Amino acid sequence: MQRQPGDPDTAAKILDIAERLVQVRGFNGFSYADVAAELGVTKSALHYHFSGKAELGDALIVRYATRFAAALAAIDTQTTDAAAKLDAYASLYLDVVRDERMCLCGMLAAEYQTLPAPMGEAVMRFFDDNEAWLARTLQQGRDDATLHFVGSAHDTARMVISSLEGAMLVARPYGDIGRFEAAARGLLAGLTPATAPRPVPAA
Amino acid sequence: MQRQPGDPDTAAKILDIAERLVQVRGFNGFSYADVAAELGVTKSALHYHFSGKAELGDALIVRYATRFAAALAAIDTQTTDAAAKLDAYASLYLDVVRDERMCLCGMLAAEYQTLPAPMGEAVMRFFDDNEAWLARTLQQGRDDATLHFVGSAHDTARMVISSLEGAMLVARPYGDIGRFEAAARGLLAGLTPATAPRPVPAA
DNA sequence: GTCTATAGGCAGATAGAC
DNA sequence: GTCTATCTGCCTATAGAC
Repeated sequence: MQRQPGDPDTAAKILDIAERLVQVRGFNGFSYADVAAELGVTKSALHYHFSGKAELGDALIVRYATRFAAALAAIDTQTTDAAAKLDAYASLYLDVVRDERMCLCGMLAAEYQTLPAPMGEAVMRFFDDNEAWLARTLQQGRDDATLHFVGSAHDTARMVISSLEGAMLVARPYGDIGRFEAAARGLLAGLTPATAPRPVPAA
Repeated sequence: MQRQPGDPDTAAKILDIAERLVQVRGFNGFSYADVAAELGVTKSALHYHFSGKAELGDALIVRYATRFAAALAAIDTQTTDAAAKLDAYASLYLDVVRDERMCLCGMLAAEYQTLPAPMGEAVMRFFDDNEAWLARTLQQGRDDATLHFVGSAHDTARMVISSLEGAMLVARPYGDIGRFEAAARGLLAGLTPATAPRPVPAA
């Protein structure tokens, strides 16, 4: 599974390595030298595939967002129940946590002020796309009474995204998947009335 | 308000500048040169006050955590209602967002894998302290029926912390305080039954 | 496609004068 | 306490051979 000289998929391998490095160490926490050493090539070879770190960063976000969008489309294909869709959504995040990574765009959001402008804009588009999918799913669940939430579907979608991102962020230092799982469970429980009955205030 | 030569509070001014730089750009996104330039001294002067970047980082977290602990103690002094305490807690975060910063320890959590070990441990202590205070407050609120939540007070405390941290994280690229406020409102609404009545499932 | 070699800059850090 | 001067190392990036 090591790279062969002249490998036509070197670009993909570079992206694989760089993606993990950014998710673990941040965009400001890795270098071309790190990627080159791991791939077993020189830094110059990287410049052939990606002219600079900014372009590599762009490509990373594009590929990540595309893969994520495909996963959301797959959820829509395989699931009809809104609550089950939300579960599947959360488990996409769980997969990242299991890999001891942070969400690529969550990490980049922290570094936002130091990113090249195109990368920053791509990060926002990632969140916007997630928000749109979640808002549709939440609205569907409210329409058929399988989900319950106060306020707009879009605001609730934003809350879901930021809560999951925050749960990843804070769980990282502890290296504790359970911390993320508990937060995700609590979040989803708050959206599914049947699993979390709640007393009506006396008033 | 500029620094005078021989200023006895140079160390504090260094911490002020470095704190903001870390909150905005990250620990890996600023340098001694940045701090020195802003303060109007050379890098060498910084090394006199903090022997290295790791020690400066330690001092930053200690001061931040101390200040935060004092703010929590002040809330306990000024407020008795648990829901009001949670509001005050959230508004500590809001102050940070208003300043266009990320929580210091939230930012460092993202960079955790690249931090010197003592800094990483101090970041966890910060979250542990927050969790302990929140868990006490949540338990108090449940005991006197002013708050409602499912599961343990500690798990709920963790959810509050990670949701607020995540809301800051995701709001940053958009430069939109309203995004954070909406998320915080939604979070607190989920803990205060009176302000967010919810139908009991038919079952 | 990948290499060697190298440029130019900035990083964190130290020695020693004042 | 702060300076000048300097060190070493790593960073991103480029030129040009193979």
